[in-house]
Amino acid sequence: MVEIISNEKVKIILQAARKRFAHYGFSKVTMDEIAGDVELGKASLYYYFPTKEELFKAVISQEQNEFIKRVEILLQKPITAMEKLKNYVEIRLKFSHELTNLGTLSIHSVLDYKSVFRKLYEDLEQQESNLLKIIIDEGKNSGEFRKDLPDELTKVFIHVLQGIKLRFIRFLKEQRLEDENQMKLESEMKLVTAIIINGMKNI
Amino acid sequence: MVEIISNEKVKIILQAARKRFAHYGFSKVTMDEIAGDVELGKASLYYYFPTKEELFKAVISQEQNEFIKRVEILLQKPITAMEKLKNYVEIRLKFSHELTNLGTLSIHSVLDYKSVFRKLYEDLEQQESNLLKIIIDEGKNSGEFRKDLPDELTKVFIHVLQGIKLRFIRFLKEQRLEDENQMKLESEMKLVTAIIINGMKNI
DNA sequence: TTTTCGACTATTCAAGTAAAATAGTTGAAT
DNA sequence: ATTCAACTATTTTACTTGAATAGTCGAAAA
Repeated sequence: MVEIISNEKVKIILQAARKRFAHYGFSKVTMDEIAGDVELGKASLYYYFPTKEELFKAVISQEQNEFIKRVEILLQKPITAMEKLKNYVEIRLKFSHELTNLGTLSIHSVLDYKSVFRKLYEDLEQQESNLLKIIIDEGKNSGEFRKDLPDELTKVFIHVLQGIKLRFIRFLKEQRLEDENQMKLESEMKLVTAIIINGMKNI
Repeated sequence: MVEIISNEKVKIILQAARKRFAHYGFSKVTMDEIAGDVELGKASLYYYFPTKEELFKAVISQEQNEFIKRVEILLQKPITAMEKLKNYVEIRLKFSHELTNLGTLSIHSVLDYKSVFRKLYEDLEQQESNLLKIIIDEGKNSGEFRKDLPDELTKVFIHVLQGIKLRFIRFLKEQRLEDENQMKLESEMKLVTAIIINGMKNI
């Protein structure tokens, strides 16, 4: 019972932190602000999270889980591997637009020195790589994809998507891409994906 | 006669500037240093180039011409469009490794506020896009490539390559990628290119 | 026992500033 | 036409200082 109440508090704090971080970014958010949002003293926040970084990591972790969960549902669907891959990119686009904290991780990991971002991003990249491997292997087994595609391809594919995104980050001051660029980004990613899928086809 | 001597001086200055910029980057090089290299007073440099930016632009322009010239030779070769495209990426890799100033332009255009870099990079991107269009159109006409590939693809293809490169720029302090990463970069680009070419094939 | 917080300390950050470095100019000499 | 010493104007850097913020602690409330 006590545990449940405690967990509720954690959830509320996470929710507040998530909003703040998404809007202003890690460094522009103070622990006092988050504490104020949930009507607690700052010291109380430190009862639940040992550091600001840990709180941020928890936020990322939560978003990452939502994303992974969504992809795992996709993996269960009775559709072709090619459709799954296409679908994967669409989900990825949608989530990186909505889950701002997760979505900007790749940018921060490149531009920021803080190793927090890098570590978190590397973890995300690894998880994505694993999920992609499942899809690609499935396609190889079903005969949809060429059998000689190297495992390396999963990481490269992610790099391509991340890379396209990075190309759209001009003035990184804004935490979010403007609609026009978001649309261009989406269309570039979809076009590349379509061609890459085509290129992966087994004859 | 006087013109020729004058042009020689310009060439010598460009050569010195090119080395310096390649090694230390635009902002870390002083006009005094370049002047010292060519055994002139700084004021004399300003006789040939009105500003430091103009000197840098001239360096870029020179490297860009070398690159374009090399690609134009490629375009004349009696090989398939697919081979040309593959070759194009190889030349691009080689040149962006050797012509450091040109090679780091894309990075600076993303990370730097200076609009010089952006303008120069946009010009380079446009030129590359035009060259790629020639190759792709050739492939369409010869029946190698699908006829429904959109023109947009040229820019997207460049973005993919640039994007992969950006992904490898971790600590941008160093002006040049270490060998290990350069090799990874090359292998990623080649893999993606191979698959994209495959995906562009006309059935 | 678990949770909260006021009041504290230790770090980090931002704004300001003075000195140094550097871009760019000028006018005279070659 | 070309060069440069000596200049000015601008930018960068290194440093300082006050304020903001992360994180701690011990006592009180639930």
